[in-house]
Amino acid sequence: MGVTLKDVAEAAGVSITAVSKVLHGSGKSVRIAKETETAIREAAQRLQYVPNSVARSLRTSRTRTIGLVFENFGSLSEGPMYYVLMLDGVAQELFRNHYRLTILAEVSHKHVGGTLSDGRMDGAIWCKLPMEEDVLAQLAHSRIPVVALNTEAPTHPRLTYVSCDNEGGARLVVDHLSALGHRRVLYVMETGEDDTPDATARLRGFRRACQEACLPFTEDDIVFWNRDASQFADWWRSYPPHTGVFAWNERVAGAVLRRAHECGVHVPRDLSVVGFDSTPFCETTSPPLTAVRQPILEMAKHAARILFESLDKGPDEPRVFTYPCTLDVRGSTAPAAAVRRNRRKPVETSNGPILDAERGNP
Amino acid sequence: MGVTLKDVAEAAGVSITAVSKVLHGSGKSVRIAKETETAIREAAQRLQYVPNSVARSLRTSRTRTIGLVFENFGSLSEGPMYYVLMLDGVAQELFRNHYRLTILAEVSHKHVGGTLSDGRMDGAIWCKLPMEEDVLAQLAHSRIPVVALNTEAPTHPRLTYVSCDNEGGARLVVDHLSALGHRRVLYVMETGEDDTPDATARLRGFRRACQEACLPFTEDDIVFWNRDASQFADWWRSYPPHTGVFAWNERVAGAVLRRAHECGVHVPRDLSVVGFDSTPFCETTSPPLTAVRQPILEMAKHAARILFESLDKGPDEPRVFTYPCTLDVRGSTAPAAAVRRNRRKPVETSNGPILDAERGNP
DNA sequence: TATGATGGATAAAAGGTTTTATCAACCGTC
DNA sequence: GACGGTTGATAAAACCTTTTATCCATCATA
Repeated sequence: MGVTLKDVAEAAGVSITAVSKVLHGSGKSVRIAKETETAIREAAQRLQYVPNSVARSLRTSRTRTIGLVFENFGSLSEGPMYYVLMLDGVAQELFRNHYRLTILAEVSHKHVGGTLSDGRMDGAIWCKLPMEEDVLAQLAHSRIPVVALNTEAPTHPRLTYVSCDNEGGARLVVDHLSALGHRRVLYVMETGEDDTPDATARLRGFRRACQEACLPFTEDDIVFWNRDASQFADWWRSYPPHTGVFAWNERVAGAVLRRAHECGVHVPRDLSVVGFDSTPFCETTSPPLTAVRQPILEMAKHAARILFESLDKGPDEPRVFTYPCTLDVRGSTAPAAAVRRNRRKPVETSNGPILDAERGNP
Repeated sequence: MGVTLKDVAEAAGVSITAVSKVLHGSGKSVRIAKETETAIREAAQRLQYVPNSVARSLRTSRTRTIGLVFENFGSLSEGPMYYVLMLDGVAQELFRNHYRLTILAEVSHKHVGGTLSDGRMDGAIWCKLPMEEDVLAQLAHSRIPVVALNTEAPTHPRLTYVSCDNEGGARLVVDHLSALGHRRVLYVMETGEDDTPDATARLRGFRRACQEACLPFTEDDIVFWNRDASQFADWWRSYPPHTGVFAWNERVAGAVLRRAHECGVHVPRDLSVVGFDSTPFCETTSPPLTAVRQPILEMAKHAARILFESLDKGPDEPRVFTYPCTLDVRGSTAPAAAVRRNRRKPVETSNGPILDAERGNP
């Protein structure tokens, strides 16, 4: 169907080799006269020749394509925003270097090796690497280089990791809140995520920092967020006087803000809220959300660059890059005032000045 | 480097043909005995054979890959959320059918034909198709099927479109607001987007619906959103008494909400706000945003399905699918009350009950 | 004993490109 | 006149798979 080198060669009255040389360079022992070259170019132009990159890839075993592996892409638009940011960062860097991006989702753990080594990609970036031992082994011996993005690094396998210092990030939160005078902080976790390496690192950091700052923190201060609207009200009514909340991710933090608002609990006057993952989303809440920033865009780009290097100069020693987190202080945190202690008021009906949003009646 | 059919064939002591037949079926005149088959399977297993899909694609000229073209992917994480939703919908449908997805960004308009026809993809979905005549011509004669997603359809070119009824969507907004008693509505546009077919369709719908509902609407009621914090305050101070705002997209709507909040303007008591594109984002604002919903996830999936059909049964007649919009009424709209007329109060310092979020002091 | 069907397997072409090795011709030099 | 260097160009292999055409037995039927 398509126009091939052969067609162009015939049209120009030369060999395939000549056309290949003129149009795509390389081939050191092949020399072409100026006139022949222009004739070839003219013919290619006239026939609208488009090189078949599949054939080229077969020959060169290079596709100039990088695969991005998402453990659960299914919910890209519903998940926390940093999934989008990772994709964004990786894509930006790839495109800048004229690489193509293909997305792999729900890669079977049994056939990881196969999927990655079928020749379609030159390398892969794996977001949120799973922990299964055999998967890691497959990856470590994969025929293409693989970089783990945004996964706390296990120590043993021979892979390169780009992640952030989750433990340090959690510490920032404690430091910030305790500097503002908060003593009791609720840690809001998400079901199903609590055994990922990232989550455990954050919780670990939080625990230790509390200990060092002499803040009381027990198992009871960890709650699991369900999507139930009443949860916040229940908690607010029945819990000891926490004045701070640390939400393990941005989406949960947003939910806390909204529920607080609906219950007439004023943030940050009555309650300070901090989230993990300072994303554009945090700018859109009201009040804007104080949150731990992992430089995710930078990390994603870095992961891509590591791959480029591996592909250019052969595989490097596996390394672990850990980016420090910072804290973006916004409007959702404020000093703990003594006045907050007398906060046991009815919460069933919002007595705040803002209407219950769901009802929307004046 | 990799293990090939040839290696397996040698290991099993049979021909390449036999291995190919056993491992990948097809080839009608090839028959294999049970014992031979098991021997082959065993050898393949032992050698960890992974079929080279590039070679296969070259032979079959099928890649089982669909390209998704984004005009400006550069800002995926900053742009309105429906870009993510489109990606999500397309991806879901592709993966469900075991297609691969590759993302193309900033495709050169000069070489559209080439990029799409280099054999890497079986088909493409183009989000926000540009209007240039020559680009459309190239696409219409492309060697692979192309579907335009979320682009108001020009009438002439021979392409298949999946889009929504932008004009009708805008009408819904007018109907809703006028039913609530609003008379003056501000249309908030975004610079640089105002000459896209979608934008003009929305504005057209809005204009006509106002006319039919006998609402006054002039050119002065169209403002362009800049990212300046003072814009809302300026507008609120100097404009005639609008009681409604229609923001051309979700992100702008969110910004309006925030600015209103900061200026102590209460939504929906003082002002009703409606956005275009009802996305998960609209659930997270406070109050939650009333917005026009285009069934974007459904549309994206449909676009993918159209491609599948083209690929299976040969090209179809080009068609135009237009999805109706609906209105998701949330908390940001409320009846226009007479009390609002006396609203000329100072706005420089927020006198609302909520603290200025940026300062965050109690 | 032909004839024909069937089961089991293979050779070889095709798909489009890259790249090495080879070749022909020409010019200049010793 | 033999040799060497340079320019211009090509043939052909290799990359790995799919698929058709072909082949050889074997066995049943007429």
